[in-house]
Amino acid sequence: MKPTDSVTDSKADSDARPVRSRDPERTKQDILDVATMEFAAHGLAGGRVDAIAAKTQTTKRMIYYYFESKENLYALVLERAYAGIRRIEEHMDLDRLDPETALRRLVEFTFDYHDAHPEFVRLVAIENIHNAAHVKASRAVRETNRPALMVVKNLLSRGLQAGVFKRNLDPVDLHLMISAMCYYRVSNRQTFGTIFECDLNEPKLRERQRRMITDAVALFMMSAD
Amino acid sequence: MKPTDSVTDSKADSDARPVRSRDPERTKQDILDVATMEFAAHGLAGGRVDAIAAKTQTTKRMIYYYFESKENLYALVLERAYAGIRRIEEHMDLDRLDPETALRRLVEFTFDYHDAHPEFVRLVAIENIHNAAHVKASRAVRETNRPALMVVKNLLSRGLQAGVFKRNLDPVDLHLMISAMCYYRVSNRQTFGTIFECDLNEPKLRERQRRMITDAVALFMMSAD
Amino acid sequence: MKPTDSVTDSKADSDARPVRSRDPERTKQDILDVATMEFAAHGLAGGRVDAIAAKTQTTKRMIYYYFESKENLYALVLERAYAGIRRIEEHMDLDRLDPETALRRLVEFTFDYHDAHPEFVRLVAIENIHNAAHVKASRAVRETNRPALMVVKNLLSRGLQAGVFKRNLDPVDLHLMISAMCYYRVSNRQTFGTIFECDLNEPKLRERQRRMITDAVALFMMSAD
Amino acid sequence: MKPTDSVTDSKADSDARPVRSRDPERTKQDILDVATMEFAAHGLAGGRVDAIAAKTQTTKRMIYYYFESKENLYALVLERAYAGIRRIEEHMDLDRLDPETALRRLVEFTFDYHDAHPEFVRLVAIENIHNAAHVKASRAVRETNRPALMVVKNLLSRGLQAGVFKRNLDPVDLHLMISAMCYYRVSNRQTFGTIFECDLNEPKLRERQRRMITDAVALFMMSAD
DNA sequence: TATGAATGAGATTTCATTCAT
DNA sequence: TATGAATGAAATCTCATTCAT
Repeated sequence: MKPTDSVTDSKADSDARPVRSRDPERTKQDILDVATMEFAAHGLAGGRVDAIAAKTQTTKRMIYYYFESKENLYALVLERAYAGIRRIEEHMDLDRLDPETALRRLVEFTFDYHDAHPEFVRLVAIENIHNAAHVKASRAVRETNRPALMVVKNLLSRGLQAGVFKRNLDPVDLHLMISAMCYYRVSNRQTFGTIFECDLNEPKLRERQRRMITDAVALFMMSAD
Repeated sequence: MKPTDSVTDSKADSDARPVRSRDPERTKQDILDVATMEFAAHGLAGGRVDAIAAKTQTTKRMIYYYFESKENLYALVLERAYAGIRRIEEHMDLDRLDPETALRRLVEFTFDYHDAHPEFVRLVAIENIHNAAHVKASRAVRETNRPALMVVKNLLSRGLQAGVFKRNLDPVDLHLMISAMCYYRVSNRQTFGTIFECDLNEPKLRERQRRMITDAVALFMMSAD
Repeated sequence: MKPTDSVTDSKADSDARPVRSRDPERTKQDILDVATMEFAAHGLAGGRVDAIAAKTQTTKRMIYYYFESKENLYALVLERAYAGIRRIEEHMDLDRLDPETALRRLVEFTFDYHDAHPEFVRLVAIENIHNAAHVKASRAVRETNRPALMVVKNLLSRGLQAGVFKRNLDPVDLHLMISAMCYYRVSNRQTFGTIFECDLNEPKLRERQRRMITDAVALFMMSAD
Repeated sequence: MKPTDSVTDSKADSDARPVRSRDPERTKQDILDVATMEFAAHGLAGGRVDAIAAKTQTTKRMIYYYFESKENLYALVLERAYAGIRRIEEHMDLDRLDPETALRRLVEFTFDYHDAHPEFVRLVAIENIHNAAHVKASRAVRETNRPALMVVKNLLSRGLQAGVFKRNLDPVDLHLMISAMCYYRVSNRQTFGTIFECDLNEPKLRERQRRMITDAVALFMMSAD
């Protein structure tokens, strides 16, 4: 029932924003950026191609021109998101630190990355709703992430050899333990915060939990069964 | 685009099954059961009222008759899902156990419940994608869950008083630690399993991780800073 | 899973209000009263049987029991509305007044009745949108109203014979002139008031226009061509 | 743009006429034309988007593409209808005529416009059923119509100054008097005609009433209290 | 390479009405 | 006579995608 002054005014879906960026690569990145936020915000089914187009410097038609389908765009968004965390992970240089410090550093990095990138957490959650169909289909995602386990594996064997770590865990288990706690805080921030009436974003709480998680993991690795 | 894992998609547009159950309560429960699976499988936006009707002994019209809107149906599905875990949680009788055993029991219960109820985990994940809008709107959900924190709180103070627990944690933190690990295994089973090429459902792995999580939590509580 | 409190709650259209009035005539009148307001407020297409049921002391089923269909209910509402104005019109006793006074009285009565019964005005407007289909089909409405013209006709011939009225108008024309001005003020109150930023309901304006209309009609009848 | 009383309803569900006019402006106007007749014929609630599509060279989908919602389409139809009468009103050039002639011209124009545009009359009637909600929301409608009062106001003061008009009426009252009689004949043609068994459309009656209304207004203005 | 206009298919929701007792 | 439960049919609206240039 909006006022609508003149008769011929109409929105006509979204489309219509000339621009002509003349820089295909920039345009693609622009679309991927916007799509990342849209899908992270509303999921794959809930994300709107129209909404992405509206927030982009291009038109809806261009999205199809460059990405062919909504689902393909989503798949690329997901790939980029996974690439982000690994790119940084690679530069942690844990090898130069003693095992305990390295482990603590790894936990802290994991914590900080999830905390700083809720959109990554949401995309992973969304992908799981879709039974990881796109991860399964994307060799890129799988190959990007595999090395992460190597980091843990190397750290583990270094710590065991040095006698600092007392548990011969499967790297998968250690990785899961660390990821779980760092991920959950962000993925379930809304329901957890609402139900237990707390703001998991609050700096004090954040620090307290960062410490707790780091301590818990370190303690676990360094105590015998 | 729907994942549709192993769904026996019979007919597309539903509406065609006279039946006349004449048992409103059964009909409602039937709809809620089916809707739980549909929303858990595809999310709120991705879930189809048509699909729910098709798998129900009623018609699409009845869904609106009883539940008024897709979103309201989803909200009730969510309420029921939350009610499920708490109803069982209430009967754990941790008070009759010594603090360490009680803590271990609590972790194991949490682990088992999440493991046995992946649809609950998915619904919570979905609700977080929606920024907990329906949890925020539902006094029922909030009130159903609040007691869960009491369980943890009581256990904590009992353990501290007995000198068994060495850390004066905020109940929120302990609850988060336990939930995180039990939840993540299920919520991220698909991406985690695909990327690291393992099946988190496999009984051996399941047991190993159940043990690890229980030990980690118990150890953490029973060691001093 | 027993019926959890909040889960089973639902509105289920409207229906459901026991009552059992045990006075069919009263129930019918109740329904007609409520239906009058509903149809006057929203039109025939826009009026909701559900809404009528909700505001009545009966259920939706009773409406069909007594009136058979929405359209039939509307037709009876219309008949009653027309009966209302004529019932009063009959008791004006214009014959006992001199022609000018009688004419002024007739205009004032017409003005007051429309002013006091906007729902009647709205129902007539609605019926015209439907091309008077129900008036055409209802002998009752036609017969109820025909006498109104007689009143005007008698008044006219009396005035002419007395030499007070100078125009030998067709009664239809005089009736139309009077009705038009009294009706329009009410029928178009909303658009007219909005566009010209005035409140046709305001007592001062009301009185001024009542006077103007009465004067204009009287003047017209009492001046020669 | 004839009233189109009995519509030759062709097909029910529309959607089936590829066409591809490739002239958006023409398409929009086409839709607005057809929608004008549909809403005038059946009201906002009674008007069917399907019916509009069926009579248009486009599909139902295009209506939503250009107009976003049924209600918005209705609002634009209403705007256009109001714009129509004012566009002509502006070109009457009453200023070049002496006050009496100008007043008679104004009444005659108003009479003729309503007579020629029953769909406009019906739309205004419908809008009043909706409590002028769309007029209130549309600045365009309000601004299109405001000048109409100026025409009356200027004429009034010119007539008074010249000593031709003897009554210092509020322009609103004069405007109402004229509009009322011209509008009612058309708005209530169906009920009035049915009840009093006359055809207000018949040329003779039409002329007689046109004359009567013009005379009555002129007489009223030119006689002293 | 680029794009404004268009659209098929199907989604949710509404509403008068009837069933079964 | 009376009624709670159910429903068919059709309405409005949405959305990813393609056409035509």
